[in-house]
Amino acid sequence: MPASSSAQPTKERILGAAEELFARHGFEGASLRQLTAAAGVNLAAVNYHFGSKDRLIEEVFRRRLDQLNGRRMAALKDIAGQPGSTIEDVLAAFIVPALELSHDGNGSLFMRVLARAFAEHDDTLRKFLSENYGHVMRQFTAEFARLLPNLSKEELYWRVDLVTGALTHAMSGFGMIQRKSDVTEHKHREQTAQHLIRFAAAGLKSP
Amino acid sequence: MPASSSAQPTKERILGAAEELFARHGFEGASLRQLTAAAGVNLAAVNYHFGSKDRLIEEVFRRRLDQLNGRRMAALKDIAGQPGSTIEDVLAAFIVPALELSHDGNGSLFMRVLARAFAEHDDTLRKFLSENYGHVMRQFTAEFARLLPNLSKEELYWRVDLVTGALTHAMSGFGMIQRKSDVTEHKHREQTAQHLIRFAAAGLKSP
DNA sequence: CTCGGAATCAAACGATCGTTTGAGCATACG
DNA sequence: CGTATGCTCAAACGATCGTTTGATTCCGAG
Repeated sequence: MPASSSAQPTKERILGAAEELFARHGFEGASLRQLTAAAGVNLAAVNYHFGSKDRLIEEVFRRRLDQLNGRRMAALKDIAGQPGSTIEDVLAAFIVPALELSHDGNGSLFMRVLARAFAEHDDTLRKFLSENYGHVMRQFTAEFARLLPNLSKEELYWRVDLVTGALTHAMSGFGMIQRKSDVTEHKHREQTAQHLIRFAAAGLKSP
Repeated sequence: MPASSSAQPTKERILGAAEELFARHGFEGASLRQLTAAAGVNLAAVNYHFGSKDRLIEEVFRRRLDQLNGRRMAALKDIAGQPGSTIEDVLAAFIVPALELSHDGNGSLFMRVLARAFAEHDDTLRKFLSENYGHVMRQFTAEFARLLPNLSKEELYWRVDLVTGALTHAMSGFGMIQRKSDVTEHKHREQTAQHLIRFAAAGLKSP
C-alpha cells in the first residue's frame, strides 16, 4: 500500500514530470536527476517504481495512449461502416480526442512527446508503438479505404501517411499558440479541429 | 594547409559521420566518441576543427541548408510573380530540391536531421534556423499568398504550417522506403514529388 | 505494542559524457 | 639544415549519467 505524503502519489508525480521534461528536452536530454527534482521525489524512486528509465518512458506512452486511442476507437466505432458517414467524420474521430488531451493536466505536452517519437526513427520505440497501438491506425486506414474506393492501395497509404505527419506536427504545436482572449478554450479547440479536418480532407480527396 | 592522409579531409569526414549519427540517434544521443570512431578520426579532432559539439551541429545544418535553400530560392525565383505560375509550381520549387539531396552522398539523411530539429522545440536551434533561413519560408509564404488571394492571413499561415509539417515528415522518410527495382531512382523521386505536390496543393486550395 | 513489508532516503557505483592538454608528427619556407 | 605551423594523437580532466545499495522511516495488520 502506498504511503504518500503529498497530494499525488509518487508514481503519478514522476509520470507528470517525465512527460513535461521529455517533451521539452527529449528522452536522452532529460536526466533522472532533473526529473526527480522536478517531481519532488528521491532519485532512486524511478528505478524503484518503474525498474529503469526505459520502462518509465514506456509508461509515459502507455498512460496517455491508452486513453487517447480508447477515445479514438470509440469515436470511430460510432461512424465506421455507416452509410451516412464522411471523411470529415473519420478525421474528427482521429483529431478531436487528441486536442482534448490538453484538458487533462499537461496532457497537451504529450502530443509533443509523441511528435518526438515520430521523428526519432528509433527501432525499439517504433516496435513498441506498432505492437501496442498499430491496430488503431489500421482501423482508421480501413475506414478511409471504404470512403475512398477509387484510390489504389499505394495512393491510400501515401495520403494517410501525409495526413498523419501533418496532424502530428500540428497537434504537437497546439497549446503553444496562444488563443485570443475573447474566445473560450472550447471554441479555440473547435476552430483548430475544423482547420485540421478541412485541410486533411482536401488532401485525402485530392483528384 | 591541410595534410590529409585519407581521400576526404578530416573536417568533411566528421561532418558526414555527424549527419548520419545525428539522424540515427539524435543530437544528444550521438556521442563524440561514436562519431569520431565512425569518421575514423581522433576524438580531439571535433573540438580542434569546430570548437565544440554545438558548433559542429550548427555546421551540419549550415552545410546542407545553404545548398538546399539556395536551390529552393533559385527555383522559386524562376516562377515568383509570373502570371502563368501555379501553386503546384511553387510546391515543386520547395519539394524537388529536398528530394534531390539524396543524390549527394548521404544527403537524404539530412532530412531526418531536419525533421528532428523540427520536432525538438529547442529554443537555441529554432532561433538559429529562423535567423539564418527564415527568409526562405517567408518568400514561399508570400508567393502562396499571391496565388491564394481569397485566404485570410490566419488561414494562410495555418495551411502553410500544415503543409510544412506533412512535407517534412514525408521527406524525412524518403530514402527509407525502398523503390521497386524496375523504376530508376530518378523516376522514383519524380513520382514521390508528384504525390507530395498533389496532396499539398489540394490542402492549400481547399474550400 | 510489535512486527513486517512498502516506501523513501543519502551515498556511492562504474560508465560515459564533452572538453582540454601537451607531446609528437608532418609539411612548407627561410 | 633549422624552424615555424597545421594537424593528429593518447591520455587525462571534472562533470554527469543510469543504476544499486543499505539504512531508515512509515504505517497498517495481528
